[in-house]
Parts: sequence; structure tokens; C-alpha cells
Amino acid sequence: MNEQRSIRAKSGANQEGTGAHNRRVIIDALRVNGALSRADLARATGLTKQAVSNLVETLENEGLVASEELVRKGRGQPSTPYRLVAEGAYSIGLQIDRHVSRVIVVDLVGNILARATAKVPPRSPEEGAEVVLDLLAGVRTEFAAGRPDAEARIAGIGVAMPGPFGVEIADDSLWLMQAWQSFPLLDRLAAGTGLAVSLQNDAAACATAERMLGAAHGLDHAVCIYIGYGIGAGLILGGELYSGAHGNAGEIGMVLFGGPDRLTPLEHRASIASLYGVLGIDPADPGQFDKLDALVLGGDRRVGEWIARAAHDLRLAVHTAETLFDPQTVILSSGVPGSLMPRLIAAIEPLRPSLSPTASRTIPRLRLGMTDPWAVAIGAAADPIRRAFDPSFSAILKRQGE
Amino acid sequence: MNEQRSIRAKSGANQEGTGAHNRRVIIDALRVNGALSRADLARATGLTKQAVSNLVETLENEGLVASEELVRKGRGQPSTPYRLVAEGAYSIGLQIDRHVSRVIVVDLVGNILARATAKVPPRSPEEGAEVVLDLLAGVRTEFAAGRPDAEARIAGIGVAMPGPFGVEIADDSLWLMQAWQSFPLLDRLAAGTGLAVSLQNDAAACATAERMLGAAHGLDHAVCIYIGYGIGAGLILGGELYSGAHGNAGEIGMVLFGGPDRLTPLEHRASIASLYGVLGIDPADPGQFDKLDALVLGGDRRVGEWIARAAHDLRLAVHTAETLFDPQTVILSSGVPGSLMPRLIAAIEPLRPSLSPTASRTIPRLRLGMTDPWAVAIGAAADPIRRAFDPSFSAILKRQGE
DNA sequence: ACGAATAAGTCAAGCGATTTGACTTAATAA
DNA sequence: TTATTAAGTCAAATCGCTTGACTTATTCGT
Repeated sequence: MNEQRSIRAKSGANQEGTGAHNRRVIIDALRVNGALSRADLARATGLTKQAVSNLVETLENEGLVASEELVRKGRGQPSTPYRLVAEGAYSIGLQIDRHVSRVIVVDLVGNILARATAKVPPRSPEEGAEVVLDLLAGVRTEFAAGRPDAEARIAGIGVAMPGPFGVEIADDSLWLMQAWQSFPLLDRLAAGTGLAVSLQNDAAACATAERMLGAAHGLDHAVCIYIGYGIGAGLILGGELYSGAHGNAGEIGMVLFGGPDRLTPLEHRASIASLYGVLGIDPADPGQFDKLDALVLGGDRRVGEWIARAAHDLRLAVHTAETLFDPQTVILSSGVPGSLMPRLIAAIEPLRPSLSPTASRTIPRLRLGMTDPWAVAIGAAADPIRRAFDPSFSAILKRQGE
Repeated sequence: MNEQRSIRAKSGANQEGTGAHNRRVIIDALRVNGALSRADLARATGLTKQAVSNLVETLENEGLVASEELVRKGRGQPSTPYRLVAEGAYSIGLQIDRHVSRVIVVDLVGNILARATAKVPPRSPEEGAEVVLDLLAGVRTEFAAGRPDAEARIAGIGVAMPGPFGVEIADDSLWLMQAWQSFPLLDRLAAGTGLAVSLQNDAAACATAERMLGAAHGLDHAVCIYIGYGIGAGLILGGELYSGAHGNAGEIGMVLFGGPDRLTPLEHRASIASLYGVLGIDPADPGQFDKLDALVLGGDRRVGEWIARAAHDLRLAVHTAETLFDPQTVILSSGVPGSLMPRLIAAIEPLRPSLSPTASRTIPRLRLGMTDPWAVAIGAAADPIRRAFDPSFSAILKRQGE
């Protein structure tokens, strides 16, 4: 090898890549717009009718799209709309959280087909991997029952864990799940399941879910602030999930905010961990959400105070995110169901003035996204589908993942 | 037309696009690595020897690359390195600042070939456009003298102005150059020069310059904080300049920082405008930099206090940028020459702990970039070259600019 | 000194995917 | 009833990368 000095260069492209890209563009267009005819697709993508026709035929043979009824909409031959076939692909999501693991199976359009949970021993990843593999195996057999050929259509396993990843010096006040992070979980899962495994942090997973099914559907520039036990932001920049040079972009929970009195990480005042600390709720308690919602609905004073403090910092966080990323919208999502998040978002308003144009704006600056304990698991499951079917720069190049 | 509901889709790709992309990849590799042989290029890009050979032959015929002397480096046939030809393309940069306009001509590798300045009447864009067009015409004739065929090789005019753009409600404390912004300057310049004209804000221009020639050379993830009369950040994310949904990403000068006492936009405490306010220097004074440097070198107390305040806020700004963008490095650039910036950067250190890995790090977390009144103009000139010759997702697609 | 090994680069045919332009089909509008 | 409009197909052309064999030039080992 001639590698005295290592040569850095971007990857070239070839026809195979353009074909793959165009297939993804077709799928993306159907996902965003619903059913479209080949002529519509040709106009929307800039490809020729013939190219689209070939692509659609291939996709139909692969079972990824199917035709609907003829549509007569004026002069000319009626058009045949095509839509995505939900059963065209499946994906497994695995969320490893501090106190619980969740596994979920979704199809190409995001329908949930199976799910299961397990408690994970927090300090033993070896044992935890066994638990998780059992959980996966159970859900897979449940899923496979009555779906003879579905196994081959599983795009992979998406794993979501709290970030940040690869951090050497830990702040003791943050629970970094370091034992999990040093454990080669992905290899173990890949070996144990025979499927491709990918990893993202929980905020990125939530953003992936919001983009596939939620408030960021069809948007190319969005910041998704995820409030879980910790806080992070999933970044959709230029139509792609952005994860930074080391995979830790968007760790807004570590950013210092605060008012006149003090300067603290966002996470210290606006995370569910901080709320649970105030209320004395055990995050391992299965009934935590019911207890919390009772307190919220009961007008508990401590909840009100937490909301006020959290909203203050989040207002700054939204301002910072808007100013730095200039997104189409900011989405606030959470794993906490019920009435907490609507009250929190109401307390954040009114937002600080923003730079972005207001007159031409059709999307609200701040929107409530999913408030569902399964949001991250859904996003984890969406990740393999995104990787396999969404248009992206790297997917068009010869060597992937650059 | 069948446009009842507008259909959104990403653009398809074709062979023409892959060819264009591969040409850009070759040029980029030569820019980042210096001279490379065809075999080196083939290995680095993942393309075949034959594909690279054809591309290099085309580029050589177009006058963009040229061969160097044979290199014997071991067994096997000696290789022929190719390098970029400086005279292969030219570009014009125009910086419109609050008190001065600068025009500069650079070549493909960033050599400065001509430059000129003019005072711009700040409140009259019509008159200002005339001044700028005269300036451009003068520099163009100076540049064309002795370069017979160079005119046809001008990639375009890059314009840099202070942002943000398209803002409706202005904060009176910020000088937004609104009169300039509502004026159709780009059209006027395009009509008056017959060249393609593009626009970016001054921080983005500075980042473009740092990436082509400076501290971000060859990096794909960098945040470039530009301290000029105002403050902004140019973002290089995933190998491309990121400008957000409305072109205003990176406006870090508007972000609220501050310590226990108060919360103010970064710009209020760390911009040159704030320093000049303290020192009573007139930003329209041609001798401003000499006066400032004398005060800095003379140990002026007010300068020391400003540095302390600015460094405090900038330390927070760097922390925020590192946490949200997870870049390879943060670069601090300025239009102010002399000893101010080295002292400021020294005052910012030590940085707050970061999430990014420290063991594997080869690039410093914070680096001093250009400190040159011409930095933004150079970046403005680099923009047309970037658009024409750098690999990017949009350049591979059929319809550009999405 | 000489042959083997190694590597750069070329040649010519092949191939994959889009494009082109003509054509067919089917509906509405006049 | 006919012209017009639009969807979709057919077959050939084209573009750019790939493949595999080949040539050339240099160093290494004996």
C-alpha cells in the first residue's frame, strides 16, 4: 500500500448511485405527498416520464409501491396513482433507557405492529444484552406469526440510547450510562440477530420519528427538542439528520442557560429528571406517568414552579436554536404523556422575537410533537427505514457513510 | 398545468450529475491534498483508474489541472502528479460593509490578483450601486490587463454583507443596513456586469475563506465565529456551508449570553462595535486599526476590560457552539488586524469542558483564523469558486439549489 | 546483470441508467 | 364528431463508469 501520507477525498459517484438515489426520491415523494401518478412523479422530481416509469415498475416488483384506482381529473388519459406499500419493509426499534428497554416493530409507513418492554439491570450491560436479545427474539416471533415472508424484509435494528457518546470525562451529575457505552452492544446485537444495527441518541431518534410521522413530516430544516429524563435536540438540517463530527450534535441539555440569578445546564432545570427530583417520583415506577399527571391536573404548586423555571430556560433554548439553526420550525417532544407538555409549551409562549420572516411563515415557530413514552422507540425503528429509503448525499456516493 | 396541490419532492439525478460531481471531487481532492497522481485519485475517491483518467484528461483540456514532474516512489511505473492550475478560474469578491466597500479578484487557488476599496454612502443604495459598479469595472480592467483570455474564466461575483437578511422587525440597536437589503442589488450587479452574482452574510463569507485557504482547510465540520463590526458564525456542516431555511443560520451575535448580572446579545459585549464604543474610535476612520492597535499594545485599561467581558461571553458562545454543532474545531476570525485577536483568544482559554473526545483529537478545539480587514472580501470571492467547483449534494442533482 | 514483482496508466468492449422522440391510449371540451 | 390534452409505452440513442486485458517503467532479489 502507498499510504505514507493518508489522502483525504470525498467519494465519487456512478450510475448505480444515481439509480439508488432516484428510487429513494420516488419513495420520499410518495411518503410526503401520498399517492402520485408517474407523470406527477416525473414533474416533481425532474426526471423523465420514462425514467420514472422504469423506477416505479422496479419498485412495484419489489413490493414497495402499488397502484391505486384510476383517477380521472380532466382531459387526457386517466392517471394511475401509486402509493407506498406498508408491508414493503419492516424495521425494529430498540430503546435502551435508564430504567426500561422497549422494542417495537414498525412497517414502511410507520404502523406499529408489535411491541414489548423489559426492565434492564442498569449496571450490567452483559446481562442487559441477554435481556434485550430475549426481548428482540420474542417480539420477532410474535411479529413473524402470520407473516411468512416478512423476515426478509426487515431493514434492520435501530437502537436509541441517551447520549452523549464517546465522552471521556463525565460530569457526575449526569447519568451517562457509561457501562453501556463501553460495551460493544451493537456488535453483540448484530451477531445475536443477524440484522444490521445502527445507533443514535434518543433526541435524534425522536427527531427521526417526528420527521417520518409527526410534526416535522416533509420538513427539511427542523430542530426537535426532546424532553426525557435528560434533554437533547435532534437536528434536521438540509433534509438530513445531522449528528456532527463525533455524533454528539444537538446536546442542548448541556448548554448553559439561566437568568439573572445563575447559569446552569438546561437539563438541570427543564428535564423530567429535575421534575421527578422535585416531586419525589421514582423514574423506575411503572405508574410514574399516572402519578405525575394527577399532580399536574391537581394543580400541584411544585409542578407549577417547575413549569415556570423550565419554560424560562426553554424559551432561551428555543431562541438560541432558532438563531443558530434558522429552522422552519422548532418541535418540542417528550416521553411524558398527558397534560404536562401542553402546559409547558403554553408557558413557553410568547417566544422571543426571531430573525426568521414572519409574513411568509406558514408553519408555527414552536410546535408540540409527540408526547408518548414510545416516541423514542418509534424513532429508533424509523432509523433503519430512513437509512434504507430516504434520499441523502451519502446514499448517492460509491462509499457510503462519509 | 396540474398544480391544484403543489407536489413537493427532492430532485432526481442522472449521469450528467455524476460526471459533474466526480469532476468536483477530483478538484477538491487536489485542493485538499496538493498534487496527486491519477492512481492516488482513484484510490482516494473510490472511482476506477479509467474513470479518473478520463476526468483528469478533461480537466487538463479545460486548463483546470496540469501535470507535474514524474515521481519515482518505489517499485512500479513512476506516477504523474496533477495539481490545480491557479489560472484555471477567477472570481470576484465584493464586500459591502457599513462604511467601506471592498472588491477583490482571486484565482482558483486563492491568490489575490487585484483589489480596491471605496467609501459607500450608507443610506443610498442606488448611488452605492453606481459606486460599486464603477469599482468593479475598474478592478476588472486592471485584472484583465495582460490576461487576454481570463475574462471568460471568471466564475462570478460573490457578495458579502452583514446579515441577517429578510428580517422584517428590526432591533434598532442593530444596524441592519435595511435600505441595502430592500434594494435589488444582486439583479443590478448582474445586469451591470454580465456575471453570476451570489450573496452571503459576512460570517459565512469568512467561513468560506477559512475553508478554502485558512484554518478550516479540508475540514468538514467547523464553526467559524467572525468578529467584525457585528458578530456572526459561518457554519460548515457535513462538508458544506449551512445557511438554514431562510439564509440566516449562525447569527450567534443575536444569541443571549451573559453571566449572573445580565443577559445580553453576544454582539453587545463582544463586537468591534462595542469596543469602538468604549474607546471612542470612529469606524469610518481609515486609521482605526492603527489607533486601536496602539491602545492594545499600550495596555489601555478600557481595552483590557473589554477583552475580559468579551472573552467571558465568547467562552460561553464557544461552549454553546461546540455543544450544539459538535464540530471538529471552532475558529475565531476577525476583520481587525494586529494584536487584539491573539489577546482575546488567550483570554478565552481555558475553554469549558467539552463533550467531544479529547484523546483522539488532533485539531485544537479553538483556533485563531484570519485577522485581516480583507478576510470577508476574500471569502466573498471564494463563494463563486465554491459553487462552481466544490462537491455538494445539490450539484449532483438535476435541479440545482434545493 | 537479469528476471520477477509491482505499480501507473491505456485500450476497447461492456453495461447500467437516463434521455429522446415517436407512438398509443383514453379522456374531456367544443 | 372531432380536436385537444395528458398518461404512459416502445425502442433506439447516449452518456459515463466499469471491466479485464495489456503496455510501460521502475525496483527488488538473486
